[in-house]
Amino acid sequence: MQTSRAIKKKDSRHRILQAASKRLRSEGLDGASIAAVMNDAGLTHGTFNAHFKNKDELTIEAFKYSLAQSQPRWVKHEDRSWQQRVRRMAAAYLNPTHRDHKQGGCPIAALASEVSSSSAKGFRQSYSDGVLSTILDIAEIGDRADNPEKYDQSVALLALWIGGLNLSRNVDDNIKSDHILKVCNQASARLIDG
Amino acid sequence: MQTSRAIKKKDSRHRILQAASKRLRSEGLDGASIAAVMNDAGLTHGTFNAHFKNKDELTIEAFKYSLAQSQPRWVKHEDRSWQQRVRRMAAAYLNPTHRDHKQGGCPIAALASEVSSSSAKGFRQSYSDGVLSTILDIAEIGDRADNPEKYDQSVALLALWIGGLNLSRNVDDNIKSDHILKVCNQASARLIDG
DNA sequence: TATTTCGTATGATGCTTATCATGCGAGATA
DNA sequence: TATCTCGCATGATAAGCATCATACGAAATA
Repeated sequence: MQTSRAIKKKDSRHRILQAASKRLRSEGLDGASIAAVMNDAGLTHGTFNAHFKNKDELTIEAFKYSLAQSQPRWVKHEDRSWQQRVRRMAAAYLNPTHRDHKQGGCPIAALASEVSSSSAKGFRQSYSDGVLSTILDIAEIGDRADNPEKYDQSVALLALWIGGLNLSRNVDDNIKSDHILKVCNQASARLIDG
Repeated sequence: MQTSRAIKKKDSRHRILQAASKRLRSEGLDGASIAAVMNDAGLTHGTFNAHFKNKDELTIEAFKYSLAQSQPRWVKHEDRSWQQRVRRMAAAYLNPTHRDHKQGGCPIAALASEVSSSSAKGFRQSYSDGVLSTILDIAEIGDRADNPEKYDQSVALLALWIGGLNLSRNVDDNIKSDHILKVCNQASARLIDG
């Protein structure tokens, strides 16, 4: 049985995680300050430590939360050939909408260059786990040994997608930015078809 | 004519830029604090504003500096076929040494996911310029119109390289990290040969 | 109804940050 | 040699940060 207090606390924790996962992606590891996140969640800053041990713990939880939330938007599971399926995933990922909504998008891309300099040790581990499981999800296998060729293709695809999405986000010219997405889509198709 | 004072100041500025470019790449936009950079340069923090207007200006200058410094290490200009040349560039970029020396490596990769959330407006512009000129350098052309096909191939290659390098930096397993580099190298070759 | 529990607010702490004001002392100039 | 210039050090300031101590008040419990 849940007391109304326990429900309230769970709800608060959920709002904190949601706010943190947005700020984490849109403003990066240092941008997501506790005061800002708590304010987004409709609480005051001092209450933070009642919900999370410290900021590192929040970062890890918010990353996992955002990965679980965003992956279903582009990791499709359809009854088509693997080639066709992955082509559709590339289109969903390398997309102007995804590019323009960093705060709701893929956290692997959003934090790609910040992880290695993070002081939060547990976060590096969580990110690494997220990358490896995402590769397996793209390949639709449980382990590399199940299909090394697909695994390797999936690695290259994820690299291309993350790089392409970030490049398109950082180019100050809409036409050129759109073009980057288009070209990376085509390159994905070429990698898939071999 | 240069007075010894002017020489001293230029030398100090140079040391500040060098220290800043290293910290910028290894610790990111927020990690490169003025106090730390000035200390690396052998100066005290208060003198900073005598050399740069503010931190944004330093960030922009340090980015340009690091791009000019690191590009020659992997943008090769050789008397071979474009395919062979680019294959060698991929090998120089997607490389364990490059992966393990972020502070001296490519700043485009090192800051890939931080640019879009940067508050320094001029920095976004400099980064964007750096990306576009790097694409042209890879293609060995002066403008996309000179060879649209090579330009597009270069876009995809740069995306793959940046994504692959960052993935390999963030995976907590040396064997898997090395494997990512190898696979992206092979994917580069496939993109080049068409 | 009386007492305890606990989710949250308020406010304080100490640390780090960027920026700026002042003064010194070695080099430049006359 | 006497004066001036200016690169740098010292130190202050205010803002932002994570973390923690205390207190309130509503829900839970007896």
